[in-house]
Amino acid sequence: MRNKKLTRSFYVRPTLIVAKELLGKYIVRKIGREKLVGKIIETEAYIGPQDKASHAYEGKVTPRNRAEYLIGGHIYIYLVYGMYWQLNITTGKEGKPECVLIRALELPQTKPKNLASGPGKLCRYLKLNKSFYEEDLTRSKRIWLEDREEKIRPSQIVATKRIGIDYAGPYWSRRKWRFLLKKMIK
DNA sequence: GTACAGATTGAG
DNA sequence: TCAATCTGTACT
Repeated sequence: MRNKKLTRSFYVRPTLIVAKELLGKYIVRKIGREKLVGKIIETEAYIGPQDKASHAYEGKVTPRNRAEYLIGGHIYIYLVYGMYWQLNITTGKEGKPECVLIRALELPQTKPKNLASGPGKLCRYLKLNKSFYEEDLTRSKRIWLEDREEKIRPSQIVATKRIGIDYAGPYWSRRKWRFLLKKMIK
């Protein structure tokens, strides 16, 4: 199997497309000589400034969210609830505040289950923190994404409403911009 | 200096 | 379903 590192052209596309195509891709985190790998099985799209659930709603820029405006392929990471990191990958062109939240990973069978089964947990597992703010996934030596050429059929992708954003009102909270990969039957 | 949000989690 | 939990952010 050939492992291809995802390049800039993958990320610089419409956010909803990238969010769907990230499913089944592998995230690789290198810590010293150890390598942590997980398959992306759940994502969520945030499309500011029109998206009320986005931190960049109405084109707002703060020191916290400025990474969201970077060209696709960068990491936008921030803290929620004072304790959980959220890993986002920017998409689209420079100046477009769009990104994809990585919500869950599937780990190799050698690892305990549910170790990365939520946005906060996967960051804890991958040891991600503020030092990854604005990290470039196409250049970084410690974290990147790989295409292992696993075929994902459209029928395997489930779209549901996004989580935890009811404050954004019914219109935005009902957008089906959360994408999950159905469990493969082995 | 201080109020407060908050894209969660885990227990029930 | 629901509340505990705490630090960075964005105000005064």
